[in-house]
Amino acid sequence: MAVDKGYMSGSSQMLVLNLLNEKSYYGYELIKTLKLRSNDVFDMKEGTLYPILHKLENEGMIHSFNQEVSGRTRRYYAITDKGAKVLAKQKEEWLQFSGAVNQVLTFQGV
Amino acid sequence: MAVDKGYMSGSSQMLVLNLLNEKSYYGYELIKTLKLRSNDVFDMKEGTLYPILHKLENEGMIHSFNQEVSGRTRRYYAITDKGAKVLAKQKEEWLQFSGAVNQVLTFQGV
DNA sequence: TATAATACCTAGAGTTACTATGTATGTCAA
DNA sequence: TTGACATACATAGTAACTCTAGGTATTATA
Repeated sequence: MAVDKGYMSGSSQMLVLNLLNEKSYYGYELIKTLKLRSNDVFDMKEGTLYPILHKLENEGMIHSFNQEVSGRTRRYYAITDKGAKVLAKQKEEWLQFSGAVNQVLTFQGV
Repeated sequence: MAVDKGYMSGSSQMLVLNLLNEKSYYGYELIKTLKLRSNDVFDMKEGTLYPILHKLENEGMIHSFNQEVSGRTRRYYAITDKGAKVLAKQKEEWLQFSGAVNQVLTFQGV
């Protein structure tokens, strides 16, 4: 992680769900895509991602299926309706939170 | 907290330091000011704030002094040069992190 | 005078991300 | 063909952080 890991807290789930909202991804692909799209700011570890995926699946936010690709079995994850709804809410919360931080940081005068 | 506590992680220190970069505050005042300036998005608990203040003081980022105000002793905290430098760095990291999140969230096409 | 607000503090629980480690397969260069 | 690296999934244990819950005490207000 290029930034302090503390910042990641709470956002990881949202970022994963957001990618899965586009299309199905397998775990390793999620990590690579996050890194690419964030210009190397995010470098999520496998020890972080897989527990998140399992938790999201347990909660019915995503579902998974195996697929054979060039002789290798990959486990793909796809978002559910419930997951899409939760994602929308998390995005709202993120905007509210980041807006509040910026408001405190840039506060001038009374 | 109006937003999920996960989001707060890592930002609390920065927010506290940022307020102390303006003037000296006492603990209770920091909580009230954060709440006010964030339009109630932040409602930091005392069990969160005081450990942060003690940690920051241990690390030499802030220093404290008692002051008698209307018959009541308040403990004020002031930022140090070291604290100001760390704050500047944390703000940079925040911008990088929040920018990366927004980049992932608003990504369109390849 | 009772209640709320102010003001400080700590212990313990829960959540989350990380490091470290294990397993196994595919690809590519020497 | 063999060794190194990337790919791919997974778990256990650690560290960091915030919260809840509790304690103590003073001041303001109804």
